[in-house]
Amino acid sequence: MRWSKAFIPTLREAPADAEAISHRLLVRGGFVRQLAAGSYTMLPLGQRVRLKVSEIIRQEMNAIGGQEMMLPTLHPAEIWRKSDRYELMGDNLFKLHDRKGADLVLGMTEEEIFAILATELFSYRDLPQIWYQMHTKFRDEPRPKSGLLRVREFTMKDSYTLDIDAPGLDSGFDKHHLAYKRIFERMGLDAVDVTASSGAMGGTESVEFMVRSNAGEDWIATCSNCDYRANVEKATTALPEIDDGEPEELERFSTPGLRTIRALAEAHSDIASPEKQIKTLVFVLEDEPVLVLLRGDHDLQEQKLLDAAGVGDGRPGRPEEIRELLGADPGSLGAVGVEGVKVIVDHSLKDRSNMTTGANQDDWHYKGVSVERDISIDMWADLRAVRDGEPCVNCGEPIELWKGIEVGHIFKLGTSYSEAFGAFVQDEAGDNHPIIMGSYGIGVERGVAAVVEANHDESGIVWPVSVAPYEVVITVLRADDEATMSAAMDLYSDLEAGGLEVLIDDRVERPGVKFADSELIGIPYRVTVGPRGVSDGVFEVTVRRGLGKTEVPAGEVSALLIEKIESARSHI
RNA sequence: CGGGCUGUAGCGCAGCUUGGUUAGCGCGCGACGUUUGGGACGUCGAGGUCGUCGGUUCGAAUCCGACCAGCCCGACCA
Repeated sequence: MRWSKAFIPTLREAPADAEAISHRLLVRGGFVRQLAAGSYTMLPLGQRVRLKVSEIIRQEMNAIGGQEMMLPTLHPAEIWRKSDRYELMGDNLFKLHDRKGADLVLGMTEEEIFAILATELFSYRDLPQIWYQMHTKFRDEPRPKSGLLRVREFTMKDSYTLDIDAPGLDSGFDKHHLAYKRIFERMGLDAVDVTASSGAMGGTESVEFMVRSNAGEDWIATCSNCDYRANVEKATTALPEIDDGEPEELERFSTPGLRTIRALAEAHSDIASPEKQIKTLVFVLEDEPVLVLLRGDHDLQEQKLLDAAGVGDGRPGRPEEIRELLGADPGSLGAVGVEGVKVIVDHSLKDRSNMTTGANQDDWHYKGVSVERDISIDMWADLRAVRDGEPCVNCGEPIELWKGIEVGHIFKLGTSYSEAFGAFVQDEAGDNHPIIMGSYGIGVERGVAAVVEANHDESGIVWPVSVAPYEVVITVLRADDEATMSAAMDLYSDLEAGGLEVLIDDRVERPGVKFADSELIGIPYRVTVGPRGVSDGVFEVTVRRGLGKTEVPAGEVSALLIEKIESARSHI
């Protein structure tokens, strides 16, 4: 491709509202343009990268036996009501009406439609199946942000495994796990697989693939020593045991004006240090108020609460709700003697005694609380948010918390969708079983952005060869000089004949502009062809990663680059 | 949805407090000339419903109101 004919609108300055590095570089490099919040055009360079990422995904999905399809994105709302996700997905689901007034939705993932297709499977002999598509998904994000990282319209590769039994599901899941590792590795991403919450997708088990980045929105806990790693929505740590001494009598005591853990701890340091207190939170889980109990010095991890309670939606109770429920204001709450309200308690309170907690009367607390003796507990659960540096549950070494971008997520779904849509198959004995599904997603454009987050320097993007929009750029320093241009075109022909993807910068521009642009758009290899080099018979080859330069005899350049790029391709 | 901020040329910004006639600057863009191994220089030029609607006023980019859009921080996801 001749740069002079290409649409590569590079910008010297990034738009003021672009913050994430990938956002700034993709806009400046002329890869994408924003149309509206969370809605992006892929310009020619961006589209080339996107297609390369898609192709890597496609190859790896096909390699595990995936069959590609394409499903509609416009769905009758009925289908989503049938799976109960019409309500569950809430405002994230784009909802619209057709001219007849019928309710429609734009798909945000497609478990429902694949389950409907699966009703055409009748026998265990038809299983397993791996089905996938790469298609546009719509999510009415409350807050699109960070360029391509969080948008309202994007391409997702979504695949689904269909099996007769749990071992089959495990096998399909494991295949995807490995395929995903290969996909991200080929894209040049160091993606860490972590155990995660399944959230609104439902199901039993899920693994996320996280790329370390400050632009990420998830916190991941990894052990500094062993291979323990988990999303903070799932992560646990080992806590030292606390010796509470002999259990004493439950006793109310006056605590005028003390409304916070800290204030109580300071006023009664002998009995109420934070780890000796019970923190009582009121949460409303799908309209049902519950009490959530944690150690005073611990914080709630909300997703853990939702998962433990098996609900999709929850919020902190409002002050008036809390007063009505318990008769006191936040700061004086407790679960001692509370009946008729579900009480969910964090594991860290197990076997604890001589604790302090609110008495459900303003300005009064209890001391001498033995958790199991004095509180009517409905459920024990892991509810607390882990903190950086706490001991790993496996080996005791400190864990590290870091931010990551979720580039892929795989779920063991189970049978809820097949049951909802009647996808049953018969086993050998002739008995009917709901098909067991797994669901597996990769956000294509987010993957592109993640590659940039992980591969850039001060000058711009540093694409891995596998996803680079072009593999080589020929920078012609004097495109208006006939001899120089002619030598450059000869090289261009040789490289193209060698099967490389080449961009030739034939613009009549100053050298500095061309160097800067080629670095900004991140082409892995650059050959500089100028009058000096042409007369000396030597071209300069620059490797984008590190910007190391070598002088290469003109006649050897094409062979050298073909060898380097073919080798890079075969390594992935 | 709660909190904060911003809308003036393709990009980055000034002008608004204290209303006044042709709305400015840098980059970018077009023409010509000189230049050409790291974002050149000169001359000339094109490009703006000042987010939208309404109000106040003799007069609004500027004051007031509503709305819209975008960004950032929090609760959600590939």
